[in-house]
Amino acid sequence: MSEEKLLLVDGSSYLYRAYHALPDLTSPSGQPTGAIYGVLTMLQKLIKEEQPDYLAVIFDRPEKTFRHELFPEYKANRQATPEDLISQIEPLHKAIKNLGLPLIAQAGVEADDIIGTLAIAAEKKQISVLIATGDKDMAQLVSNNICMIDSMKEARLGPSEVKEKFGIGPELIVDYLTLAGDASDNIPGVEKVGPKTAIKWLSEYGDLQGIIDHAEQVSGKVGENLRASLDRLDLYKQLVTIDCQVELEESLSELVISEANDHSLYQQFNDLGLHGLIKQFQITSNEKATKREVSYETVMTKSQLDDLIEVILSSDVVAIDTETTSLNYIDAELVGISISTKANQGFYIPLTHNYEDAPKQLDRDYVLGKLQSWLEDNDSIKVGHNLKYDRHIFATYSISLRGQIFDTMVLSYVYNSTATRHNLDAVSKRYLNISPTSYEDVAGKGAKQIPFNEVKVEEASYYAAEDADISFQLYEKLSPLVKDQSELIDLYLNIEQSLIEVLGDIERTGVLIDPKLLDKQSIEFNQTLEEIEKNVFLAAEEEFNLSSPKQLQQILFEKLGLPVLRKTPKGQPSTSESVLQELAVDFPIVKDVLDFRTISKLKTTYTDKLPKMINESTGRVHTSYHQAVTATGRLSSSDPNLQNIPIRTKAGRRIREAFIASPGSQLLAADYSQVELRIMAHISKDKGLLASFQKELDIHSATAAEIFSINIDEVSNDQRRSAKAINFGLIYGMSAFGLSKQLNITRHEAQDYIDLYFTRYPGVKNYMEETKAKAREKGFVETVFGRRLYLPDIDSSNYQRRQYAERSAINAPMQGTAADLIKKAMVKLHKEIIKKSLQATIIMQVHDELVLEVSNDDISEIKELTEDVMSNIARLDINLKVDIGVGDNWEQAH
DNA sequence: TTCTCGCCGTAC
DNA sequence: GACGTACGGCGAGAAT
Repeated sequence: MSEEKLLLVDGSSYLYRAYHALPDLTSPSGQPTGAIYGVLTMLQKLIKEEQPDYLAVIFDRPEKTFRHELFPEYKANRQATPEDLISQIEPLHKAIKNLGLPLIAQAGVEADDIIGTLAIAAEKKQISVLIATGDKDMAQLVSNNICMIDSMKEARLGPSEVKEKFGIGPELIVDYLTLAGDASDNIPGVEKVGPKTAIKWLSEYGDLQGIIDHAEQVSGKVGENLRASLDRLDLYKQLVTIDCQVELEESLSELVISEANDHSLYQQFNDLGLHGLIKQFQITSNEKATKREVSYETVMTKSQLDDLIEVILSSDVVAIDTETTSLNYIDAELVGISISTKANQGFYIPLTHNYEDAPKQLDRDYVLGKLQSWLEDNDSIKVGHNLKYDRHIFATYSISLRGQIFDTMVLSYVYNSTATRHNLDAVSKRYLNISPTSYEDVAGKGAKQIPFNEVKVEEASYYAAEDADISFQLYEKLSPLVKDQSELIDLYLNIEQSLIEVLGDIERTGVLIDPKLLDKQSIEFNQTLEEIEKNVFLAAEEEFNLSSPKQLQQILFEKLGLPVLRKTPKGQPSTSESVLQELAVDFPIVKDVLDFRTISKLKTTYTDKLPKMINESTGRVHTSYHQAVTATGRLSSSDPNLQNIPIRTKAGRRIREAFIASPGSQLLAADYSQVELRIMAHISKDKGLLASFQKELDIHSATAAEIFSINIDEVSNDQRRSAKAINFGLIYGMSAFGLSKQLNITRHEAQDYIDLYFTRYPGVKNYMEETKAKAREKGFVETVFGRRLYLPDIDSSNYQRRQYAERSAINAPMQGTAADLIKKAMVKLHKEIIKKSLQATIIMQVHDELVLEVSNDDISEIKELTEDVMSNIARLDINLKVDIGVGDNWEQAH
């Protein structure tokens, strides 16, 4: 047989299957899309798995065929195709064509006959054929070179499988159908003869002709029926036989996959709201959009500025963007302002461009003065991309950016957090198919990069006006998408929009850090590191870089011959913490390596780094909180990351002693106790779990008491530890494998624990199943407050990816709800502090913890307020318990 | 010299 | 066969 392979996909069969199997997805404009999504997903999977050389996707056309002429009742029993299926056919065809897949739909010819004709033609050319269909009638085509595959059942049928499945070989399928009939096509066959009788007769008399020849010998009522049908059997046979001789417009050699039209696909999937497919098919819309007609104006004179202000004041929605000298929001100085009030239009007001022969620009303070009342106006709608940054810039000039803030970065995030990035470039490509001029294009990159104020005004003008313009267009595109989903717009308006301001204030306030203390710790760490290094080098009989996993691996496993316990994904012997822990028992040198790692991490990442992050002008550390990064709704923090400051080890906690309050103030730390487990109790409504929280029991002990069937006061440390591992594992969608690793027990024992847990907490088990089912059904899971996480991989054919998606489905609603809660609390607390004119500011958020810097005078009031706001931020089926501490430093406040 | 990737480790 | 979400330092090799 030839190496070549032809894949024939029965598109109509797939379409019906997908239509019935998949949920009623609809695009933002109301177009049903479930079947489109389903067919395309199945197609992709099939092509990926089969890698065919030739391919065709074949569809029926509604026209009558020769079979209707032969037999007026043919398919007469078929119900009318549902409207919401019909409406998906055209877009599906378009998408298939755009994917570069040959599509055949010929008037007056049924898909079956096209498939048969192509299959036989290919077989003659020694090409092996695979027919993807759910239609069992196709089995008649199967031969040594023609196989069938049913995508849903993943079963591949060759001649022997057909025999096994139907009890007869492919050559008898036609005879079989003739006798038994085909209900779906309204072909009656012999009355009272079904699969059983047909096969019995066929095995008795060899084939249809044999049966006809021996019709007289068949006894009973069925025998009578057979004899009565004899004159119609020929017709039935003609009807059920696939015609392999139809005239086709396409020749086999044309049936190759051609290049996809990414641009068009992108547009289409986008309009259909099938963002999962964009990712799935890895569609990049990086084609430069056709040159847009834009009108950008550079504002150089006072009268131009006055005109612009009139435009601004008469517009309902105004997009704004600032250009500055630095990404650091504290140090950045304003270079120019851009404005857009209409798609493809924009203005740039250059202010402080500074290079040889730079044109004279309007005075910065003059312009700011003119714009101030609008910028600070509470009612106007202001659009921008990452306005938190622009807010900082205006704050530098004592202007408070206010109003109805529609941040297109945050809108994009609320609409679909799964999309990897939400920067202007990515979002513009995704939703507008516009590739904006990049910052590098105007300012250069790497060593050659110049600050923006040295960029020529003309170049800067286009770049800057374009950013405002694109942000404006993004608002026009994204806000309807978000507003269409009431839960999403609520989420935006009630949580994220207000949070922009709160985060800005937190960042701007910054955190006071004691550099002397950290320097001292660095010196101490350094001494210890040197000592350890000396020891290890002695044992290894050579010097090497202890921080290099590669060199370490060479020394430990090659030179010293230690056993390799585990390998990294790339096949290298792992030197990870857990491996070294195990080795340390027998090899003391490994203990030194572990100590080195720990201390080295603390030194380089924290005690060395944090002092360098102190801003010179404010004397404090200003992190950046990112509102549009994580898939689940959490914030993230960087430069520096203040959300992973050590706490677990004693040495690590000392770093927190360097987080201090300014004189006359103290730090207050308030954290939600067991918030994710509480949310699990709320969502799952598990009676046992709810009761434990109701009684405010130690949750890990309570869990231990349940699974070991003992009283809570009899729980040993070890049992509590096990229960704790289970509780944490549950939140993360743990497997028995993971738990066994964690607790150092066998997988079997771990499975026993998990089973026991689910018996005691059936509601939790139920939740896990339901959330996975929901993810499969809807394609996303959501938090209590409607934040969504899309999980396209939930149906992946790849086991690992699917498992991963299932774990996310379990984890995301809990992690995400926790994130929603603390965000709401931050907004409320921030507001209350201002309203009550208290001397306190939020300075950090660490997922379930808020840290405030509070004047000594207001401590008791703030303590009470914080507790009240955080624990009462939402009414759930459990109480939200808040632990609060106060101290001179972060460590003490815990 | 700068960038990217793999590995590892910190937090919740 | 790694239990969810992040950020970031380091080494090593590639790109410049």
